[in-house]
Amino acid sequence: MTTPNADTHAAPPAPSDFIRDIVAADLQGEKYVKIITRFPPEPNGYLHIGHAKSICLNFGIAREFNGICNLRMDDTNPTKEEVEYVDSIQEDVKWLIEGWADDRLGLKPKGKTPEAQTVNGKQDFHLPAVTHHAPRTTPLEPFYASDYFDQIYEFAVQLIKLGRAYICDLSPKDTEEFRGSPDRPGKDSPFRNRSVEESLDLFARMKAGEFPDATRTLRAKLDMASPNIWLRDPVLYRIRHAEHHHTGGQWCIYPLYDFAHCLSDYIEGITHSICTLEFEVHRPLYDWILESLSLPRALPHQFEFARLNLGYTVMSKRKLMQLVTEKLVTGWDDPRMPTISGIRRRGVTAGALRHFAYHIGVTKYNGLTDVAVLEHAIREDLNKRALRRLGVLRPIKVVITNYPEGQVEELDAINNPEDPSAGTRKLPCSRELYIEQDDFKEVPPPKYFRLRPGGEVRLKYAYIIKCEQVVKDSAGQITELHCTADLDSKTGGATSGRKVKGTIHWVSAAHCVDAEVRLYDRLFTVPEPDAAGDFKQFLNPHSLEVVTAKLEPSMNDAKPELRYQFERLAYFALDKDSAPGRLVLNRTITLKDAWAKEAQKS
RNA sequence: UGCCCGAUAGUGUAACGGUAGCACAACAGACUCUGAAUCUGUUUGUCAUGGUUCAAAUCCAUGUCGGGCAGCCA
Repeated sequence: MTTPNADTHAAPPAPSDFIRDIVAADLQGEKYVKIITRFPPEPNGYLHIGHAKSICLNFGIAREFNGICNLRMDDTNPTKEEVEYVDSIQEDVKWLIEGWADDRLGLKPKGKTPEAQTVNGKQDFHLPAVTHHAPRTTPLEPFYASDYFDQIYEFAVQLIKLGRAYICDLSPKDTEEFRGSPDRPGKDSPFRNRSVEESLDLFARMKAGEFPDATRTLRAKLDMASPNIWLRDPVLYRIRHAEHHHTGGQWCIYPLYDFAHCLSDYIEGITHSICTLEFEVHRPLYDWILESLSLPRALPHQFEFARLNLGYTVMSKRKLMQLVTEKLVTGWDDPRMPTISGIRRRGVTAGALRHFAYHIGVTKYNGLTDVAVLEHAIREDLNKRALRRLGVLRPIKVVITNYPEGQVEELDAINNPEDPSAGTRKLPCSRELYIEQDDFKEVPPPKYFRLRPGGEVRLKYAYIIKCEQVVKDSAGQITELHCTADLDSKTGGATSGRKVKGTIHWVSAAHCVDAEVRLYDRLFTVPEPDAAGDFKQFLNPHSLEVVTAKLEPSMNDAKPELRYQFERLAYFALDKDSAPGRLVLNRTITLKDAWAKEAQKS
């Protein structure tokens, strides 16, 4: 048995997509000598499965082309970002790439900021990555866009000197007004032709904290009549007297995404800056800023792909945040959440997530991925690695009347038919057992081949039993079943070859252990909860059901790093709420259930 | 009614001017001491109309439909 995070499967054939084609061509054409991508989340929430797609793309490219992928906090908005998110992001990325691309992870020595250097007579700033294999004396940390505030400020000053940026005194409302609309050109700001000297002075005073929030901005000087909104003198810097999670009270002006991102990419030596489709219209601005500064090193280029949309869930951080703050789920890592931490807690392995990412591909088409693809990837992975166990979720007692009272047998059970090296274990059997309520029907529906009055069924690894009597209480509820066993039919016994259509799971009443089992289902009842109206009205009221299950005694040794399949039911993993003597298990995903489908037909 | 991007079975994705393939889903069957897994088979597709070409999913034109863009968010 390998740990869940190890990539036990042969690595899938290197996928091909339009971005990898570009990277390959750029390498072939010697446009770059080393490929450097980056994963740049904003620490304003937890990472979700959509980020997982991006991580797999960026780190996947790094590992396939012998490059590096930098982890960078895109933290230019102090009012929305928190260290809790910085920490969770690091944990989630680490978990997802471990054993797969962790040697491609680009970090930097703790506290290090870009070095000023002169290249070809030009001023330059550079902060190359180190990977965790490199010899080092200081600990490593992710990159932070906020570590470049000094350099970004310098670049802004250069832009002003070039006459390509100016300080604008328009209010936020007027700025919006002057911008026009997609089908109506904007108007020049009255401050557009302010002198370089005045802008320089004002910018320095903005930095010095002389002006209140939102009273002035630094703007690029492009074209207020551009059909592309983002070229209508976009704001580059704003005033925000706010504490920043990483730079503290050092700054009161903060660069905006468009200005900070391209420069951060450049400073780190990124070659391929891969982002989602909505940034496509920003690309001309990305290029304009970098080209305006006549920088001495090779410039990064931006490429866009379609973000992941997955059925029966929501993906926006805003909505996920809402679920958390309104306590509709227990937290960001609630096993029903599409967050990486939630998915992990649910019991899904990193390998399964990576295979999912591999299967969905990378394109510019904005579609909706069927959850069945995710579910298939999870089952495929868990089928190979999960230890088989017998466990009864909703017990009904069975007494084997012809089984000697007080006798206990230890039966051999196979741990994983997909992996003989997983070995076997002992399973205690005795006179009184529990079976699943679903496995007995007093009035069986058509094609039902489990236990019924007078009918026979095999107990997995044990005997063939026959239901002789249904015992009910005064209310007519079934309390137990009295059965007789064919005592020669035990696995390996004289009549063990007898054909009985059904085989069911069971546990010995005297030996089983109780466990809290959390049965998770889809969080939403419709494929597109956020298509129209309030997504919360589609919350699945049955997304969590908690039962006290009866498990075979070997589950006392359950380990958090292992995965379990309760035969005929589902895959499970230990929850972090478990403690010695208290088993708490999460249902990761059910087994496919052909009977449920059949039963639904009638 | 501005600009940008996209469109291939139900869903997602490949084919890079030369036989439309794959995965998931669905359906049918085989096997089964897990109604799982595995195996076999089946159904279903190039948005439309023109053009270029011996040959078009692919190139061109026009249209249709879908997505994105008007934060001092990212």
